[in-house]
Amino acid sequence: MGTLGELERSVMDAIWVHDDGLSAAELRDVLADRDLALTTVHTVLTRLEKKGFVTRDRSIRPHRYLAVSTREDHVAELMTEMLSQAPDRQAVLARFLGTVSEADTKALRTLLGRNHSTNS
Amino acid sequence: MGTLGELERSVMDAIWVHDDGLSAAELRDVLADRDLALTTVHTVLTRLEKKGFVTRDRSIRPHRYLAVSTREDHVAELMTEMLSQAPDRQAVLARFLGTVSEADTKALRTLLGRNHSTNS
DNA sequence: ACTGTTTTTCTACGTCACGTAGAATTCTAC
DNA sequence: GTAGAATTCTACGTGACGTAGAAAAACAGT
Repeated sequence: MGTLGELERSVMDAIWVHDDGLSAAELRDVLADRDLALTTVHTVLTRLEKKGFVTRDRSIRPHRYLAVSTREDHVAELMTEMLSQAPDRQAVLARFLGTVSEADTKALRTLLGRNHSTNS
Repeated sequence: MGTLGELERSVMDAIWVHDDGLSAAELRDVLADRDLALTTVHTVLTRLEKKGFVTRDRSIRPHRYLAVSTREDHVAELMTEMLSQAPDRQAVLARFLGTVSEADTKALRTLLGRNHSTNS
């Protein structure tokens, strides 16, 4: 229930960059390379709203669309979702660390270092 | 290009469990709860082969289907793929660690501890 | 309040992936 | 070489998604 299509992803990318929200028309302009009809953008936004990825401010006239969660949270959630697909989580994490860059492992070490005691 | 449908995932799960490979008929039996026609299983297997998830041994008569990579490798790859969707990888990793279980962070610490120097 | 314009919603169609499987073809063992 | 088993070919239904026109609703100005 958390899949995004090609255009949907592009729209989310645009919304994620503009933290203060966008109108449908502004979005169409941001995605000008696609040359989309305004109604197309509306349809996609409505679907993204139904999927829970965006909210819209209906109090102002050109409705403004806002991301429900940050891209980072979204991606982190996806990663957790993927991880849960395998019974042997540790084995997956091992493979994961094997493919990830040095910078990433370094970041992980730092992050883990700061957090030895209570979780949540 | 790495998406799996519902049935495709079930088939892969079965194949991943049976490390020595399976025939289409055996697979149909493993997935007996679905009550699938044998040809259905064949179709799915052919598609999975085309997608690069399974290989088949054509030298023996009931062809045997084998997973190309382990489930762990697959999931790890998915995680990396997800991670790459965000520009700020560190931020994602931070959120990721926040949602993951204590056991997982512990495993990560251990795995990272052993590997301080060169990352092959 | 009426009308033209802007904004939003409704409805719809094409395509593609996937679940599903019958029909046709190819193998193999007698 | 023929029957039964196995594989491949072909196809249809469905649902998601890209796409957008038509209809409806809201608004602004007079």
